[in-house]
Amino acid sequence: MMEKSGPPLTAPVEDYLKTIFEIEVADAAGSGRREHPPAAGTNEIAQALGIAPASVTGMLRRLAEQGLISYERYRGVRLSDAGRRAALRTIRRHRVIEAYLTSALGYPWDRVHQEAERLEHAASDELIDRMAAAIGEPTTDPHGAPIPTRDGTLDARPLLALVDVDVGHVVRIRMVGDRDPERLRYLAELGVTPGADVRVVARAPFGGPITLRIVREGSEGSRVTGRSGRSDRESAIGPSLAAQVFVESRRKREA
Amino acid sequence: MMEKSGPPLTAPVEDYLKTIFEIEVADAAGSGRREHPPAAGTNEIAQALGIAPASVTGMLRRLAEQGLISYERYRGVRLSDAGRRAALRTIRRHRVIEAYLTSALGYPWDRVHQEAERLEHAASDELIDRMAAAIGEPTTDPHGAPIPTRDGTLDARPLLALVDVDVGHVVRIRMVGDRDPERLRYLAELGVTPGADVRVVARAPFGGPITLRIVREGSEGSRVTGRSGRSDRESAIGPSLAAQVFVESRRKREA
DNA sequence: AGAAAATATTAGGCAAGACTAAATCTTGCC
DNA sequence: GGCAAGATTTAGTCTTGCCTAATATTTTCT
Ligand SMILES: [Mn+2]
Ligand SMILES: [Mn+2]
Ligand SMILES: [Mn+2]
Ligand SMILES: [Mn+2]
Repeated sequence: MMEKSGPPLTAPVEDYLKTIFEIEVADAAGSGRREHPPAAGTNEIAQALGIAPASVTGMLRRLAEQGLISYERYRGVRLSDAGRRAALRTIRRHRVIEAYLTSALGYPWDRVHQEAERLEHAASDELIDRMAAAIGEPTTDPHGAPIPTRDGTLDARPLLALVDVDVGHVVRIRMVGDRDPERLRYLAELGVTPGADVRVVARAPFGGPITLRIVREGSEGSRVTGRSGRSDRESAIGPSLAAQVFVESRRKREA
Repeated sequence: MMEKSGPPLTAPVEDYLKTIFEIEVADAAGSGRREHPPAAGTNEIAQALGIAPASVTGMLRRLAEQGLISYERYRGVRLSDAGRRAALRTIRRHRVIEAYLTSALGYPWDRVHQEAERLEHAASDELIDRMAAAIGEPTTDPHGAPIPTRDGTLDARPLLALVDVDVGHVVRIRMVGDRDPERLRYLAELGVTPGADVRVVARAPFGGPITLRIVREGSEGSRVTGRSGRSDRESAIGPSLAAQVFVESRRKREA
């Protein structure tokens, strides 16, 4: 067996697989424990990629033909093993590139994502490995997302959305969504960056703001604003933003 | 006026423009001084890109519609100003990437070309500028080819093919063709790398070999083989190889 | 259950790029 | 000056990806 590669995947195909993988991961995390493995829907994929649902249907047929997904009309899709491998490979590239751009070239963390979105399809495996080696084999990207290993293992530690943390708890920021540059600049401004510890000081009801205090500065992003040592300030963020910030519980302590 | 960019060019379009530019340069150099500006032929382009001539015709029509070339059926093409600007931009990207990969990531000079061939279409201007800055704004790529400036100026110093150097002359290696990895490895092996000085010791008639002595080591490529201090060795190379090695005359001295 | 809403697919097009086979220009040469 | 060789273009297809409009299926809600 061991049918390695076949023809190289096109950039759109890699982006589809990556997107499907990310939807599967998000669904699995959302539904507590996974039921049957979650399936990604056509609309979900279309929205994530910014293209029309009808276009997705066409691509899904092709992906199924190539054995990268399993596809049942009207039922959504699931990555095959080959598809998952390909997705993880692209995700590794993306994240290594992001890490390299910030570490080695001084790129601000709010602009690496769009750059990586294109480079991930053009860089060879050798280049990715050299980049990773040059910056000390990082295990996460600048936004805290784990980098898959060369052989396709992804650290899937379960994280908690900041919006779900109870008042009084101190948590460590682990990961923030990297899609929106403005959001990233704002979070860096607040000091909400991977590695920082924050205490949830208050939480207003009915979708109101969450008040945080930075207990310890993070690493990434502080370079972005140049500011530091303002760790004693409180800030309030809305729940939709807090839903995109993922944390690790440090000590269970009831509110 | 000042109609800046328009829609971004596709990777194939960038490669066509680059190829046409390189053909025009080679033709101009070949014909001593330029007559009327030289025109690139369909077959030439097809061969350089490794695609069928019929496919080239179709693309040339599209490039002409976009104002990137002037095209008269059966008569060959010439870059427009817009086309030349685009070509130089791509060439700058290509060469900066090659230089960065060797300087910053330890890439061997025989493998940077293929990597740059893909990355040149995916890197942003900002990334190219950061790369160039990170390695000290190099003026040539690892193979000695001049890097166009940000504003599209290219150092067009006339070079001489090593095959045309008379016996007895000492010349400095300036540039070698970068397409063939094997050839590059072989040249590095011989010490024929940019910056090296070589004396043409002998030249056999009827397309026979050219005997060289390395008078002074070059910089690039010596790292490739790790070897050095063997500058006292003579080597003989064939005329077709010597036609791909370009040099600068150091002192005019009759043979 | 049955209709409305949400999801998803089909139908029909288009543009970019590439190919092969079959014309058609241009040129060099006798 | 004409003709064969070489260069180039045309004709006719394909595949990939994407779009809109129309249709079909599934889910949800009364
Ligand atoms: Mn991408
Ligand atoms: Mn990221
Ligand atoms: Mn290229
Ligand atoms: Mn080069």
